[in-house]
Amino acid sequence: MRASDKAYEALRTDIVEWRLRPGIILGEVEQAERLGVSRTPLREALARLTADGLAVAQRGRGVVVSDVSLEHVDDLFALRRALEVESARIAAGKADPQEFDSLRERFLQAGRSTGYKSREAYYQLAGELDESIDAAVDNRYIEQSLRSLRVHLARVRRLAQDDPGRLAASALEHAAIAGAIAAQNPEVAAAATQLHLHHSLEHIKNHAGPREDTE
Amino acid sequence: MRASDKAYEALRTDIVEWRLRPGIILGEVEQAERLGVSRTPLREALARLTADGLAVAQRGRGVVVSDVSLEHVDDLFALRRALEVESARIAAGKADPQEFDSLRERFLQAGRSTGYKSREAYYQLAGELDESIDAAVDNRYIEQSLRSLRVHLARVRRLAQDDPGRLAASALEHAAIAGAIAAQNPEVAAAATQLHLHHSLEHIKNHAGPREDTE
DNA sequence: AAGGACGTTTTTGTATACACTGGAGTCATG
DNA sequence: CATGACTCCAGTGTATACAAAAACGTCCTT
Repeated sequence: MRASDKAYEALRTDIVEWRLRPGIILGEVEQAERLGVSRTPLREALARLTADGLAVAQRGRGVVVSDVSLEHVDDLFALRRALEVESARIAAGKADPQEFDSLRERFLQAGRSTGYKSREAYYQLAGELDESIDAAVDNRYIEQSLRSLRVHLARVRRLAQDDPGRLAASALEHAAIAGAIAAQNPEVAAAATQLHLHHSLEHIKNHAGPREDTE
Repeated sequence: MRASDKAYEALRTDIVEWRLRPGIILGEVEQAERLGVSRTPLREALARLTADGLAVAQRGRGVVVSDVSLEHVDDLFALRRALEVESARIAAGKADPQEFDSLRERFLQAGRSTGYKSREAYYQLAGELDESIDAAVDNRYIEQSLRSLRVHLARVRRLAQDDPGRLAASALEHAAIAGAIAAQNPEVAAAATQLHLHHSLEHIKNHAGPREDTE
């Protein structure tokens, strides 16, 4: 793996997982030494982070980790609504019914087996639905915007703790989306997606606490 | 201005204006010498182009200008529909009526004064509407996605020659969008945007010819 | 003659040295 | 005591040298 890729992955993970907090100055020499690479590949990594919006370049002062807070969650979800509602609509017109019916079944099952350590498995299942929708939409431009969006979303998600109850409800909402796509009903798929996003946003805003300072 | 910025701007302009055609290999030493910068800032420029989607990194062969053709126009407009329809909806709920009423008047006037050299002026006016909508939406995430989208759009636009008739019709559609936002009617604004995008896409697909090879 | 392997050459990837800009601290002066 | 300018320094921005990897051509073998 190239050193620049390694530096990029490391920095992006550190930012998404809040080890590098918003406002932190990413000094070139400092980070290069920390990650064991030279300044050249590190600069490339910083450029990619800036392009992602995870960092912003300050003239002369280097780049700092971009700030993100609850005020931005509304904005983030506005973009998510635009992209995912349209994606669901398009997917409903082109997707393979069997694939999404299978996903629907798995979401229903995930909704029943609440609690335990099913959280990781649920996130993976949700990721699979995203991938299936992406594949059905088959649009490189939408996919690129969605990929950028999901990075920011992962960072924001850490602001809210999700409880088992929310996970079960979310599973049912996801099952509705998958079901509507399997039924090839664009408007229902769009509505189900919008509903899911609304509930998801409400949950984040109601269950958000200031992040604990211990890692 | 930094050398890396200079290289980025130059390369991006060359790609958007089809001086660097899809498939062209952007060799580092070659482009560095052509633009009068060293390889280091040029590599940063190439990284940004890749992040924009204007170029793709090919293993071992360096980066090549990404291809774009009529098959991609549908995809591009799908993303445009998702972003701009939602933007119009949001803007209609928050915008200053006077500002958009003024824009509406100017579009109506531009629609009457057809022909001549009004093409440049019209493009600038359309750009002003975009900026006003961006400012009203006030959403950094949507804005970033839109900015990326518009770069690709500018490249595709060169595929179709727009005639005065289309410009006049487009002006009326833009006036309708501005008017709906000024009236603070989200659904009408969304519908007007969707209609405009539909007509715009139809025009491109009907009036597209293979690009002439002379520059 | 065709296919594979090896060597050459070109190009990318990385490191480091140097220049230049922006900032902070301090000293002098009003 | 406050404010301004000057100096020093930290850190970015750029260039170049070096190393590694990959693609292409050639030669040998079957």
